[in-house]
Amino acid sequence: MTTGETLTEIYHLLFDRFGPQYWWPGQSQFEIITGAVLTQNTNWANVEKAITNLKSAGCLAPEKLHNMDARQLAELIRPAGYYNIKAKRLKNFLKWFFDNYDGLLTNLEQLGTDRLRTELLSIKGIGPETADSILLYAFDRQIFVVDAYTARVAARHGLIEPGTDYEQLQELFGSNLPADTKLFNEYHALLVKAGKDFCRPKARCRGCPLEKLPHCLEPEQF
DNA sequence: GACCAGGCACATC
DNA sequence: GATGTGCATGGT
Repeated sequence: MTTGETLTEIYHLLFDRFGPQYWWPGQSQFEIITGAVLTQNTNWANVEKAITNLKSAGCLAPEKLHNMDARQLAELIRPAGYYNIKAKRLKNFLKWFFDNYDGLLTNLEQLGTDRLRTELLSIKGIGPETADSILLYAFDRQIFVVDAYTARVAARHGLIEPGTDYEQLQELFGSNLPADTKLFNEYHALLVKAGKDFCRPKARCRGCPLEKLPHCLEPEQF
């Protein structure tokens, strides 16, 4: 089996079990961007509470957050955890957004994917996963999003060595799968779902749809 | 009460 | 260049 065939097999096993995940769970581009920062190392349920707070306060809009006091923003996003640092990170994004692009998403849409990615990564608080989530889910760009679950699943199935870095992992999926934004969208969401339900740290994978695949290694190694 | 969650920047060796 | 640490709430 080629790597591409294995990755495709994994996708189908996950999709057949879990079905479409309908990501990103946000109603607007800006909500997706905000959620991408808030969900850093954080359970999505907590992020939803923070987003609900922002909506209730009528603040889930670029100009509102840009003009808001950082302390006040921190208070609203408190349920998402790391609220001081995340308030700062959102402010960093907004400063870049307004200084360079007038706070208009249509201006970001004009940028090429590589350029947009590079610029997002230059913002303090936006790392590879956050940038790529924004690119794929807010801007519909053909970028495979890698996260801790992706690494864990890939490692347990012998697709990578433990310690493989973000770029290599992204290359693995990005260059061995059909170039299809919709597939990338669903695949990442399915990996998160499988990770949450089965492929947990120090846990066995009993009942996992990938259980029958070869090379499913002992979880304590990862 | 321990462990985990859809990371990232920064310090230190 | 690798490894360790702070950031913090809320569910299991």
